[in-house]
Amino acid sequence: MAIRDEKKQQTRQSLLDAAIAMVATGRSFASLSLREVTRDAGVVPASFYRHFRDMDELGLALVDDTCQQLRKLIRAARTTQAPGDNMLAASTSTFLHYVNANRSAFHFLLRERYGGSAPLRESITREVRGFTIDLAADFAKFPHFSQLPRDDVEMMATLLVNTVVSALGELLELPMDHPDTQGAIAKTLTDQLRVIVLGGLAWKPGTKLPMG
Amino acid sequence: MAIRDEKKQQTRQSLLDAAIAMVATGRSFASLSLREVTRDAGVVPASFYRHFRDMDELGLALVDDTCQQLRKLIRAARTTQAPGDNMLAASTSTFLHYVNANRSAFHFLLRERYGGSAPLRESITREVRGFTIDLAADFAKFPHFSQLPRDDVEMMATLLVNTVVSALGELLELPMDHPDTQGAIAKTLTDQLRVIVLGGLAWKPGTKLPMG
DNA sequence: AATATAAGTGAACACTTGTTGACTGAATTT
DNA sequence: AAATTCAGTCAACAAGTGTTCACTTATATT
Repeated sequence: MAIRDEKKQQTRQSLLDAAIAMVATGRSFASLSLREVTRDAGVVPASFYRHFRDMDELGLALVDDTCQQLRKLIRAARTTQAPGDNMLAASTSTFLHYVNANRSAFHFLLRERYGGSAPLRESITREVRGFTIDLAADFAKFPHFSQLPRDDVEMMATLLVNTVVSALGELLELPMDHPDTQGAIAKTLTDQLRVIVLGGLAWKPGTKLPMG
Repeated sequence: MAIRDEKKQQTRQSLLDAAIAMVATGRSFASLSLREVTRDAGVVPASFYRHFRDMDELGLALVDDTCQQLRKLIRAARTTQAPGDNMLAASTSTFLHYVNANRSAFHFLLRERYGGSAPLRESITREVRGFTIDLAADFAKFPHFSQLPRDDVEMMATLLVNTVVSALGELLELPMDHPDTQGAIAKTLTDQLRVIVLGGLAWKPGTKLPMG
C-alpha cells in the first residue's frame, strides 16, 4: 500500500499546485472552476472527487498546507534570533526573502484572508492569531513588557503582525524583480516596527497621550 | 430629457445595490455573475449593457461611488475635530459608527482591496493612499511632527491607516449587533493608535532601538 | 495465482453563463 | 402631430459548469 498511495498524494498535490498557481496570477480562489483546476493539473474532472468533496475542501487544504509550511519557518526563526534592534531589521529581511521564495502561497493567504469564503477566512484568521500569540509570548520576556498586562502585550503583538501583513500586501502587488522598490518597502516596514516598539516602551497601562 | 435619464440612473443604482448587497452576504465580487446581479436588480440580463460594458466596469463604478461617499465623511471629520488624546478616542468612535451604518460599502472595499481584479485593487489602493496623504498633512501640523522629514510622517500615517483597516476587517467579521465585542475592538484600536503616536513622539530620524 | 480495491477515464446529464439581434413603447425632439 | 431616440424586453446561441455512472487497469490483498 505504498506505490498507490504515493501516486494519489502526487496528483492531489498537482491539484493543489494548479489551484495556487492560478491564484498567484491574480485571480481569486472563488472564481476558479473545478474543471479549470483539473485541466491545469492534467487530470479529468471526475478524478477531483477522489481527493476533495468540492472546491471549498480544496481551499481549506490549501490553507492548511501553506500555513504548516509557514509555521516551520517561524519556529526556526524564533529559536535562532537574538533580541534588539538588529533582530528587527534582520528578521524583516529574512521574512521578506522567504516571502519572495514562496510568493504564490502568500498570495493565496493574503487574498483569501478577507476575500475568501467564511470557513476559509476563519481558518486563516485562526492561524494569524496563533502567530500573534506566539509573538506576544516572546515579547513578554523582555524587561519592560514583562511588567505589562497580558492584554496590552497582545494588543501590541497584534499591531506588529498587522503591520507586517500590510507590508506583505504591498510587496505582493509588485512584480518579483524590483529590488529597489522591495528595499523601500523593507525599510518602511522596519521603521514602522521600530515606531511600534518605541511606543510600546513608552506605554503604561491606561496611558493617555500628552498632546492636546 | 429629465424623466428618462432619471429612470436610467435608478436602474443603474439598483444594479449597484444588488451587487453590493450580494458582496455584503460574504461572497466575493469576482464570483458574482452578470445574470445574478440583473436578477436581483429586477431587470433582464440584456439591460445590463445599457449601463456597463461588463462586470469589471460595474466593479469600478462601485469603488468610485463608495469612496466618494467615504471622502465626504472624512472631509467633514477633518474640519470639526480638535487635536489631542480625546480626538483619537472620539474619532475612532465616530468612524466605527459610520462603518456600522455603511457595512456593505466597507465590506466591498475591504474584500476587493486584496481579493479583487487588478484594476479594482489599484483603484482602492489609490483611494487609501489619498487618505493617508491627507492624514500625514494633518499630522505634519503638530509641534513634534513638523520637524520630521516628510517621508517619516508619511510612514507613520500609513501605519495608522493600516491599523484602522485591520480593525475594520475584524469588525466586519462580526454580526452587526455585538456591542460588547465591538466595544472591545474599539478599545484595542484606540490603544494601538496611542502606541503608534507615542512611538512617533519618541521617534527621531535614523532612530535605532535602545534594547539589545 | 486468483481476487478485491480504488485512482483515474470517458461520456453523458441538466444547468448556468455571457452575448447577440430584432423588438416594443414611452419619453424626447423636431 | 410626426419622427426619433433609446431603456428595457424577449428569445436564442454557443460555451462552460458541477456531478453521475459504468468502465479500465495498475496496485494491493488473500
